[in-house]
Amino acid sequence: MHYDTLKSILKAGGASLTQPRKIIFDLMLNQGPQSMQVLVRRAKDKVDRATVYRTIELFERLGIVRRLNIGWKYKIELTDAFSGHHHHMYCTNCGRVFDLPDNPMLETMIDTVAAKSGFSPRGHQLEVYGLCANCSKA
Amino acid sequence: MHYDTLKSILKAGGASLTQPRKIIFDLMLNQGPQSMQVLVRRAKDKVDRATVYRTIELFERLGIVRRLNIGWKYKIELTDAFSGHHHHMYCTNCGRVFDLPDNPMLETMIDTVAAKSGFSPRGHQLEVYGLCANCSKA
DNA sequence: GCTGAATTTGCAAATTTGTCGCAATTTAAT
DNA sequence: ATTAAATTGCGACAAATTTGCAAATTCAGC
Ligand SMILES: [Mn+2]
Ligand SMILES: [Mn+2]
Ligand SMILES: [Zn+2]
Ligand SMILES: [Zn+2]
Repeated sequence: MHYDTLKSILKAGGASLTQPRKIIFDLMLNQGPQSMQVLVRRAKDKVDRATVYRTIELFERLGIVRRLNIGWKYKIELTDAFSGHHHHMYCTNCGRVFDLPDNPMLETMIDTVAAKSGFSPRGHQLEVYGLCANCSKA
Repeated sequence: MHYDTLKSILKAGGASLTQPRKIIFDLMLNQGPQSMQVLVRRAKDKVDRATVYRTIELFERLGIVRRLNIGWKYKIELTDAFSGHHHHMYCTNCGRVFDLPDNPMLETMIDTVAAKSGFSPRGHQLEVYGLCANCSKA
């Protein structure tokens, strides 16, 4: 189970795998990007609002979760440690979010371009906007 | 002046170029990414808070403004129509945001990868995280 | 330039979102 | 089991965002 990975990341960050953290993690596993509002609402009655925020803040700091700039409010999903590295395609027509399969060529080029400006890239995030295959037809 | 472009975009969207909208636009021209909080604060005494939000919402819908997923809260800046197409590098150490010069090779590759999944790309957004040249040395 | 319909704004109130301190609980190590 | 440290839930709070609506602005047609 992913709890092992989760636990080791937490431990490495000097934090422990607690019940609320397990619950929040479960609420993200096998879910696409979701907004904080939704997450907080889904955690209601199980985990306190403040704890959800504190947990996501911790998760983000430890790289367990990442924020996406999709839709009007930001959304979150688990990082590459729990789902392979990928980017997103957001259909501006139907609003659905699709995963863009990883492309090694693209990855290296992004790093190269960043390095060209003297930057030491650690990671990146790419979102493509447009029409999904379905909406393109109409 | 950019007001012409602005006005035509607004007109095309069935909206008009009003005083408050001019003011808010001016507050973004030649500015890097800024948070809503900052924008609202800077607009204070000139444009009402509610109007700033309504305007930015409109601006985003019409593609005059775009949101960036940088820092803990999202930031906004004018779109390519008012500043050349570019991406961003965010230094996780000093928090500064740098513009990543446009790279045609990269641009086409992004479109290609997206198209490979049957998607019709209209635009995209890329943010690189890492250490800026300065912080890399230390 | 006026006029009127439609759009947009400011204002004030309400709601939602996010934060904070702290006592009670849970966790991890002995 | 005992204990110290970390974490949680619970208000209460502060900040951010939304909403309804009357007044003001915009703009097209005269
Ligand atoms: Mn995804
Ligand atoms: Mn920029
Ligand atoms: Zn679609
Ligand atoms: Zn730096």
